[in-house]
Amino acid sequence: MSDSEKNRENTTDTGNNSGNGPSAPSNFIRTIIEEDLRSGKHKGRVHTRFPPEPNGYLHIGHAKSICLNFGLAQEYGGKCNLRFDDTNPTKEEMEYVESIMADVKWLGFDWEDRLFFASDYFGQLYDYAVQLIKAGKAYVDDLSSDEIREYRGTLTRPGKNSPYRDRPVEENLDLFRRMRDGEFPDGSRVLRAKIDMSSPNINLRDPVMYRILHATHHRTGDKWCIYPMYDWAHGQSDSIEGITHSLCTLEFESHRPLYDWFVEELGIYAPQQIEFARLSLNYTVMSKRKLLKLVRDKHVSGWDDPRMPTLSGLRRRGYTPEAIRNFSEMIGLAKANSTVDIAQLEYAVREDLNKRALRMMAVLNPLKLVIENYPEDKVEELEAVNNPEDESAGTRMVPFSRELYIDREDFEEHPPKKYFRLAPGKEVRLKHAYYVICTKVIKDAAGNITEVHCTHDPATRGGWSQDGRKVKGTVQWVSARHAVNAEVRLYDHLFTRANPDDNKDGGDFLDYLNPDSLQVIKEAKMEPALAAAKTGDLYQFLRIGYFVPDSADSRPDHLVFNRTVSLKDSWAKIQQK
RNA sequence: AGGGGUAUAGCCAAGUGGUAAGGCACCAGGUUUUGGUCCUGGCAUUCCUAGGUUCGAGUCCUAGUACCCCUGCCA
Repeated sequence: MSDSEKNRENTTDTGNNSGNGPSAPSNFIRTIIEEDLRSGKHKGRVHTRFPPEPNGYLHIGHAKSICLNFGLAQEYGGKCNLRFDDTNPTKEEMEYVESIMADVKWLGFDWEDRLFFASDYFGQLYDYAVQLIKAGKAYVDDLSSDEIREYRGTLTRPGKNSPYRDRPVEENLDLFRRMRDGEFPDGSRVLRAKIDMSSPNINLRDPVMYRILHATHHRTGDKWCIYPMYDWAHGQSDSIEGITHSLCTLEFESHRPLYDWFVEELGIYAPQQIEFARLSLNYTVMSKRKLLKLVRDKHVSGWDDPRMPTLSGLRRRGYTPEAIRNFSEMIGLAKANSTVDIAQLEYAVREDLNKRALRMMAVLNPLKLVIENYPEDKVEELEAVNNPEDESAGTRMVPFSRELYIDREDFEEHPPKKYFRLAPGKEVRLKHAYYVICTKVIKDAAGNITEVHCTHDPATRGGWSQDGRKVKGTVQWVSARHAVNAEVRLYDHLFTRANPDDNKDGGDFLDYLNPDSLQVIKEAKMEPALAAAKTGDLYQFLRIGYFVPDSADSRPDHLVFNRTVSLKDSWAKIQQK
């Protein structure tokens, strides 16, 4: 008691020894691992695994599991395997295997030489099955799938035994071998565990271990025509790999007694399964089935559409591995079903990008600004800081001239209260350049503002005044003559509802797709330095948000930027009041 | 007439009988050549409900309630 308290304190101190950083938050799995380490349960080993099925792309929910499994192994000096649960050849593809490996690597984790496939164990699993048959613990059933369902009973009524349940061992052995040898058509027979048809836990009512599937597997080809069910393959795969802590999501909790039964009957090493709640995020969907539908029905451009919660989508959007890892630590871990606010994810990426992104000036919605007292042919190169949060990022030169673009939102002919951007007679600072006072507004026949004129104060070069006078507003600008054009893609939540799965009023998640989730700006104006932008560069467009070149569509002669996330905007908040 | 889980603030989440951590969001101020960042302060007399045990209960006991998962030859 006092011993365990002391240990807890030590752990906390260790996690917090930087002095000011947040200590690694405790969670129930760390507690279990530490207890196991203390009691010597697995001889001090910590060996986890991340076991995806290659039937889709990884999403942010998987990232939580990846960070958990690899992170815990790292933290406790253990190992983490990458293992594909490829037991269903009808749904799995090599494309998914490759994307999953790329995503795990990108997230920053390394399985070293421990890349495994459940299909590596098909032979061993077959032998295990024979072992159970010989022990009278498994049998070949000729019932159809409909009949098996009927015989299974219901949640409140026990099932009844299959008429084939008591076949002699020799017959089972013969039939099972012939199943493997391809003598029977799909669906004609299965191998079932002989447990208890009246168990209150339905997973124990003689679960199917093998089904006949004359399908080509992406790794084993046509070698097999019987394939193990997940429930039969998973626990033994963990056992074979010597996994100490097998972490999975809540829905497998009631399957655990089955996994335990298998390893017990087989007499093999028993890993310890621990279940945790999967991640849900609001304003998006996380099920692979739904993500697949969005892709197949072209509601998005693909698995890597920047609006998708997939890792490939987030990567293309400009999210960093650091941000995602930090997010996953931030949200904690528990067994209660919960939905994390997407604002928390956005916070995580802003926090990372604030430290790293180079500040640049860009104008999304250009309005011409003419400086009347600045010579027509003069060009100045003004020095600009690349990142005020990181002195080592250095500075760059930005060209300044008589005709500039500013954002239309930064000018108001009739400014509301507390507006401190440009307005007639008002003075603002052009970032890194000069103070300017608005002198004139030019409109077209329809009354639209086409141009704003101003005068600059040459004594404020660099954006400082000698006389100590203050300006409230600072706006970014781009020299018209030097500007580079670019396409900009602004993203919003993919769904209009916090919970798109909420179909209480009869809707389908597709009914809540946000029609404005993508807004394209064809001709934004940017400072010349951005012409060299390439995939992987991280930018902050001053006062707008964080942006990255689109990895698929951006070219030197046609720049395309994705908005990762906007900057926080307290002015927008004030306006709403 | 089943089994397995979970309930702590608007959203996550610590807490393991000694008097409710932390983060996000929100609110109020300060700094600022980004209405960004940063800094300071505020934000649960109460932990699903009702009883009980105890000097002391979010933690223990009893009885309820709500929600999630399980009736694929999916994972």
